[in-house]
Amino acid sequence: MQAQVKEVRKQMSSERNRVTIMDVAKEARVSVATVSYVLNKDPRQTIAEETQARVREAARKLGYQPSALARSLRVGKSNIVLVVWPESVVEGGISALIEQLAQAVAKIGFSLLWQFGFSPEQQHLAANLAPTVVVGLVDDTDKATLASLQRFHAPIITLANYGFVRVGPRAQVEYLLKQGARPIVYAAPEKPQLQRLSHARQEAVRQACRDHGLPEPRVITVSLTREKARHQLAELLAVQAPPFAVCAFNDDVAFAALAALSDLKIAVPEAVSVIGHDNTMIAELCIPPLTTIGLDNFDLSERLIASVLSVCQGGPVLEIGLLRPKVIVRASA
Amino acid sequence: MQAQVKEVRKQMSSERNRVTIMDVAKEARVSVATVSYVLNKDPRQTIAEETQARVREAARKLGYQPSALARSLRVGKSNIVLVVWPESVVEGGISALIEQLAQAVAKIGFSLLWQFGFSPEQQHLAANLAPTVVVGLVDDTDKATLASLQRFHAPIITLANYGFVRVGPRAQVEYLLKQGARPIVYAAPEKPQLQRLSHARQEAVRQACRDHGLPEPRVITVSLTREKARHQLAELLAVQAPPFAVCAFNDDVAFAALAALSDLKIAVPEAVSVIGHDNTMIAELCIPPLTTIGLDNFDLSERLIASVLSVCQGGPVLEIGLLRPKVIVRASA
DNA sequence: CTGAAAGCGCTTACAG
DNA sequence: CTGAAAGCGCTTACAG
Repeated sequence: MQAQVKEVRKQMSSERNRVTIMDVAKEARVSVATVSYVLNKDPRQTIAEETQARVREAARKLGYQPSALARSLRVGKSNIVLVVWPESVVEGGISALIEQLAQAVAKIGFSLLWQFGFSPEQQHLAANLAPTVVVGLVDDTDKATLASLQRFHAPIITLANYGFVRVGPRAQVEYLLKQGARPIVYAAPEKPQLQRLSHARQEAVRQACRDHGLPEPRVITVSLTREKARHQLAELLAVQAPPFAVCAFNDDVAFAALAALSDLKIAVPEAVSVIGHDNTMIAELCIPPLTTIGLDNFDLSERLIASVLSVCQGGPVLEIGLLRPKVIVRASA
Repeated sequence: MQAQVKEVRKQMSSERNRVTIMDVAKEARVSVATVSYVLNKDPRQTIAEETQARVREAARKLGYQPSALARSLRVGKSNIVLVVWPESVVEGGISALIEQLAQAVAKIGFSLLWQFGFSPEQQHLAANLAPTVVVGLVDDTDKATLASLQRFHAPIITLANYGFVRVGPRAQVEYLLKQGARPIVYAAPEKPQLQRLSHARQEAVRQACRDHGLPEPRVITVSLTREKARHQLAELLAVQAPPFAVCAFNDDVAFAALAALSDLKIAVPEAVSVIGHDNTMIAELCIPPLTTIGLDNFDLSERLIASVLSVCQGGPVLEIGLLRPKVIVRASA
């Protein structure tokens, strides 16, 4: 009777007819345990070749797909790699990382869960999926997020302690200095989500200036819109006579500055030099080509991925190592 | 004895001390059912105010976080929105969509799972997480993926049937035609992952040319590297004398073409006109500013999100509606 | 070599 | 108004 009701319900909601391990067991005329053993290739069991074949055939025939949910619940963790990206804005170097990480993780049978943004309410959602490892794309300066990450019941890989924010801006300043001691202007982005990171880089620029006996850098915001950027640069030029150097938050901001300076007929780098950060595709293609900082993103991705794979396979969290900034010299500075 | 072993194991692996609903029940001195009822605000139950307070206090005190895994297993589906992005390359318009979707979905307590790439082996992984809805960022031309998507036991939202690939290229050709009947060259990207989409757009360009009685368009590949792009454009110029028009796969490719033409001292748009596709930030900032196609990406995101929210809350899949391409006229064509 | 059974942490009809 | 119990689909010690 009970069973009958259930049968009826099954037929009503068409999606309910999921093939379970029990169906396979019944079809292959073995126990569910045996099915689990052969499908998972449990090395501690020795199952007759003939039985194995029968199980596999049944699974294939029924189109059996094990439930990741049930498996994870039983085992205590899921085959999920959770990536937390609090800035919640996909820009610059992150794009390449996304692609590479996705491929690597899929190869070992794990799923990639991205958490963009990290408000308190969002934090526990993904955490409750019991990820095997969480990758926090977070640097030293975001203490709050770093602290939250500690609450996950999983190994954590972060970008802290590798000089992620500090090392690039310093390289910008030192290159600029080497080219001649112009006043330095830090160009910040407009996007609200980037402000925290920008402030950290700005602080690093300020510190580098101080270390080299340079005056306090002026700070402006440069929008990624041509007209706005032009106004912003024009305002700057009203209070800061060339020659000076623009030290940009990233290549996008530098690109906007370049466009504005072109509109204002200011010669780059003769009157104003511009240096970017990230060495994205834009840097090479803009006019004039942009001098910028490459953070060895490829290396970073590789090491990050190596660490993720290590943890997924039961190993330790690997050290990323200090990031080595490289100045990519082109025409703009 | 059994229990003792378990206790020991608990202490050994520090992560094991997860607070469960049973702990909360014990602390609040009620049954687990009651805990579930008050924490989920089950409207069919009327629990004494005083009991509720006790339960909530216990949950707070113990830092209880319900297991999404167990909940999903029991209920039959998880609070996961799965986004399948087979091209596996984050470019152009997708970035904004990522951010907006993430915020909207988090707001209703769901998690966003991204699946970049969609090889057969990758397909079932995420599917087994029993997502509530799967968003396939897939257009009409990718029949294979579209078919695979049907196998998910969940409502599916795709980009098929909205003219996603067809409508943009046609607008490019028609604008170019309006500016004067120059020969048209289709500029394809180099990235392997973009080839399928590029072929679809190329085909749409060809079809549009045919419909308007224009000759078959020539096709070249343009790399996102300055030197390569220069060589590629130089080769083109050897066989195709200006004036002609470059109809680019997207703004990135157009940007590279612009850089190459600048190096080759070819006047844009006098000798060669260039039109992009996507209206990304680059278009407005390059030199000369790029004429391009805006696909109303914001609208698209909004409608996609509305549809996702609808399904998550038990409603139907919403129609996205035909995409309206807009020509954003700037200086390059 | 194979199977019966416990249990992962929840939700929800059902009984009281 | 509250609780005991079944069951979601697995894995894995344990017994045979």
